[in-house]
Amino acid sequence: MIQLEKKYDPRAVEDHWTKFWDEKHLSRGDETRPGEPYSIVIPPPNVTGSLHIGHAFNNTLQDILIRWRRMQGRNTLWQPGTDHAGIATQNVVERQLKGEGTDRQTLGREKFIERVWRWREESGGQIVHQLRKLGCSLDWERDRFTMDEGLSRAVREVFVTLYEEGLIYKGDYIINWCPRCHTALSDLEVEHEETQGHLYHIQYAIAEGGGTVTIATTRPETLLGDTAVAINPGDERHRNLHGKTLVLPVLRREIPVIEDDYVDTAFGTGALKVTPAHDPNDFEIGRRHGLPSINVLNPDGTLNENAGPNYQGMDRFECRKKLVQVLTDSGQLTRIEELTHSVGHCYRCRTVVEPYLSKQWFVRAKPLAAPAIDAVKSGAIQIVPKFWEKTYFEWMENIRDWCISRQIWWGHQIPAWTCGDCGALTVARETPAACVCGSTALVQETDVLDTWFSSALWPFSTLGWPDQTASLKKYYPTSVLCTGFDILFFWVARMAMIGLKVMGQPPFHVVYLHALIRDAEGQKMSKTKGNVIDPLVMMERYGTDALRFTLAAFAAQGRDIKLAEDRIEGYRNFCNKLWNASRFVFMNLGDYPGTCDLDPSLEHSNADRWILSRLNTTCKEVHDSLESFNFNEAASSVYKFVWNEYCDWYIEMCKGPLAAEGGGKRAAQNVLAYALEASLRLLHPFMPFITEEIWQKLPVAGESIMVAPFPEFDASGHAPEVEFSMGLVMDVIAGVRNIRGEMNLSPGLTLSVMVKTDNPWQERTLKGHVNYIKELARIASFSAGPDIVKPEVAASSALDGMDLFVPLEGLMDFAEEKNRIEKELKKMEKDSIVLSSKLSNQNFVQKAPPEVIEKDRQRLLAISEKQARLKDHLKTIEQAIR
RNA sequence: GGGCGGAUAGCUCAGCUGGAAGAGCACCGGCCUUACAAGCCGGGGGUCACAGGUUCGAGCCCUGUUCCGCCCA
Repeated sequence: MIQLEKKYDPRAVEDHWTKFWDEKHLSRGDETRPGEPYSIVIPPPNVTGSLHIGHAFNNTLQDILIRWRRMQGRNTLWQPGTDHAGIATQNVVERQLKGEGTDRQTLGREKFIERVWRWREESGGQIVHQLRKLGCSLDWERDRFTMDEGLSRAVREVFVTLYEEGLIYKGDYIINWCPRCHTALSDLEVEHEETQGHLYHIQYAIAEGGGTVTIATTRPETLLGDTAVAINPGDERHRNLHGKTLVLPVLRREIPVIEDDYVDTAFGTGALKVTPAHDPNDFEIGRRHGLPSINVLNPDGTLNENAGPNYQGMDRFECRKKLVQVLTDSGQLTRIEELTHSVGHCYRCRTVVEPYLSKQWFVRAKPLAAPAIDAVKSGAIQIVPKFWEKTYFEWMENIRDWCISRQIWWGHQIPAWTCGDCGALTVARETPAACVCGSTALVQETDVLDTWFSSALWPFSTLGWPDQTASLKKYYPTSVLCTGFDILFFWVARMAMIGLKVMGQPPFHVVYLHALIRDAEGQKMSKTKGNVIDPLVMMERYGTDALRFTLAAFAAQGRDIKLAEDRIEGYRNFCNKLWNASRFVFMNLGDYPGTCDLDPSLEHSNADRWILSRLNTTCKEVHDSLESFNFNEAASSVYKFVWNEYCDWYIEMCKGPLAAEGGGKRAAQNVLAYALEASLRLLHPFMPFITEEIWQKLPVAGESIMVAPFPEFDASGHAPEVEFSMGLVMDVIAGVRNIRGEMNLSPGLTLSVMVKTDNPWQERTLKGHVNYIKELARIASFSAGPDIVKPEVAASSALDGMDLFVPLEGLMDFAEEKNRIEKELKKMEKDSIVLSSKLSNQNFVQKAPPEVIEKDRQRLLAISEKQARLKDHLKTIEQAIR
C-alpha cells in the first residue's frame, strides 16, 4: 500500500491533476450522450483581465455545482468564455498608446482594432489559465469569446430582428456622456455619488423691463445653452412673469418664460432654467414646448462655439469658475448655497458624466420587460435568494429604454448603413451592396454596441445560435445562472429579456445571486483602492483547495463577505487534517486485501456502525444544502464529519482493533477505507485536488473521483440505537477527560475509573465498550455497576443516570475539586430554574405541544437527579477539607 | 425621497418552518499520547443594537427607534 508524505503539498499535485482531467476530457459536455442535462454558462470575465477574488468565489461556486451534478450522473456542461469588455479594454489599450506617445486617432480605427486584438492575444490566455488553476471543470474545448465570428453573427441577428420589429430605434435623446471615454453610457453605467456642491442663484433680467427673476442651478455653465425659463403655472410668486421674455446673462440671448407643471415650486426659487440639450427633464420640457436645443459642449467636455467666443474651448469646470466670477462681478450672482447633491460618474473611469443630447440607438425595453417579469412570477425563472425578486420587479417595472450605442471602436459595429445619396438607413444581417435607392455610397455606423448587448445573448450564442445546434437543443435553457447580485440589472435582467424574446424560453431556470466579497471595512475590493486579496497569492500560499473551501464556507446567502486571510489558513489546516487522516488509513491498510466498498460479511463493531450512521446523515445534509444553494452549510457538515467525528472519534476508536490481529481489524480497515473514500467523494466538489490525489491511491475502481458517484443518503444506514450507545460511551470518556483537564492531572498519569449505575443497559453498554473508554480516556482500569462504592478520595462527576469516580489517593487537590463541582452545579442550577419555572407555568403546560413539555420534563428530571448526586459529592469533599 | 440588507462571543461571521445560543480565529491551562504541533485534551467568554407588541415560549414573527452599508430616483 502506498504511503503518504507527512504534510500535504498542494503545489506538487495540483498541476498534475489539472493535466490529467484535461487529457481524459472529463469536463467535456457531450450532447450526444443520454442523461438529464445540467448546464451552466460562466459569467464571462473580461478577456484581458486577471482572476480576482470575486471571480474565484463565483467560479468556485459554479464548479461545486457542476462537479456535484456530474458525480450524480447528470449530463453536464459548464460553458467557458470571455467577454470583450468594450470600454474597459479600449481604455487599457489607449493607456498603452499614450505611454508610447500616440493615440488611437493617430493610429486610425483599423490599426487600433488590430492592436486590441493583439493585446487580447497576449493577455487573453491569462484568465483561462487562472481558472484552470482554480480547478474549474469547464469544457475548455468550447471556449467562446463575445467577438468571435459566431457570436458576432448572433449579435447581428438579434440586432436586426429587434430593429425589424421596432424594438430597436435610433433617435436624438439625452444620454449620459463620459467626456473622458468619449462615449454614451446607459443609465446603469452611471454611478451616482453624493457630492458636496453649490447651488448658484442667478438673476435673469426681464426683457420688457420691470425686474428680474432668480433661478437656482448646480451647473451654471449650462446656462449658456438655456432656451427658456420655466415656472409652475400655479405659482403665485411668479404671476408677473406670464408671457414675458428674459435676457440670458452673459450671452444676452432672449429666451421665453414658459409654464410647466413639472417645475417644483419648493425647490430653489421656483423658477427653473431650461437647458434641453443638457438635462433629461429639461429635454422633456423642451419637447412639450417646442423649444430649441442648444448643445454647448464638445465631446471632450470643453465648451463649443455655441458657448460664445469667451468660453469656447474652455473645460466645463473652468467655465463654471469663470462664469461664477463674471456673474459675481456683474451682480447677477446673488447667492451661493452649499448643497449636497447626487452627481453621476462614469462606472469605468469615474469622470463626472454630462447629460448630453445626441443621436443614439436604443432598445425599447418595456415590451421586453413584460415577459421577463412574468417568467419570474410564474416560476419559470427562480431567483435565489428570493428577496432579490423584489429588486428585480422594481427595476423591470420602471425600466427605461436602453441606450446601446457606444462611440468607441472596440466592439460589435452596428450593422446599419446610411446612404450618402438619399440619406436612407439600411439595417441588415449582411453588409449590403447598395441602398434601396440604388446608390452604393453606403457608410456604416461607426458606433459599436454596448458590451452588455452581446452578453445578453451569452446563454444561447455560446451554444451555436443562430444555428439550431445539437448543443443548443440539449443545454438550453441552462439550469442555473450563478453570479453576483451587482450585475442583476446589467446582465441577468437583460439576458432574461433577450432570451425570452429570441428563444421563446428563459435562458436559465434558476438564478443564484451570491454575495460580494468585500474588504475589512465592507468596501468593494478594487485594484484602484488597493484593498484586494489576490486569489493567486492565496492559492500559492495555502493551496487551491484551501481557498475554495474557504470561499464555500463563506457563501452564506447574505450580501457581504468580509474575507480574512486567517480563515484561509484555517481551512488549509483542514486539508492537512484530511491528508493526515488518510495517511493514518494508508498506514493501516498494509495487509488489507479488500476495496473501499463496504463488506457486509465482516463483523462490524459499534464504532464502525456509528461512523457509518454519521456518514449517512452527513450525505443527507450535504445533499440538501447543495440543493438549496447553501454552500456554507454543505461545507460545514462535511467539515464537522471529517474532523470532529471521523478523526476525533472514529480513528481513535480504531486504534485498538487495528493493533490487535483479528476480525475487528479487518472490519475497521474496511470501514476506515469506506468512510474515507466516501468523505473524499463528498468533499470533491469543494476540494478537487486533494481528494483526487488521495482517492487515486486508494483501492478503488474507476478513472477519476471526478466521475465517481456522489454519496447518497440511505435510509437503512441510519442507526439511532448505535449512535445512542456510542453517545453514552463518549459521555464517560468526556467526563474523565474533563476531570483530567480541570484537575491538572498529567496525561501520562495512570488512572482508574468507576461508574456507578443502576441501569443495566448502561452497565452493559459501558462494559461492552470498555476498550474504547480505556484507550480514549487513557485509563488503566474500568469498572461499572450498581454496587460501585464511592472511594474515600476521588474526583467525581454526575452524568445522566450515572456517577463517575476517579480515585485520586495521594493526588487529590480538594480545593480544585470543590471548585470544579461548584462550577458544574452553578450551570445546572441555572438550567434547573429556567426549566422548573417554565413547567410550573400553567399556560405553558396547557398550550405547548405535549412533546415539548415531555422533553422539558425529562430534562428537568435528569438535571435534578444529577444535581442531587453532585451536591452529595460536594459534601464529601467539604468534609474531607475539614 | 423610495426600496433592500445588516447590527449575535475580543475579531470575522453562521443560526433554515419560533421550542436547550454555535463555528473559525484570538484567549487561558495541560500535552511532541506513533496520522496530524498546520496537531491533541480541557476551559473561560454572549442583556442576540434599543423600545414596545404577538405568543405558553422570540436571536428568529410584528411595530417603532438608532447606527452601518447597498440599490434606485
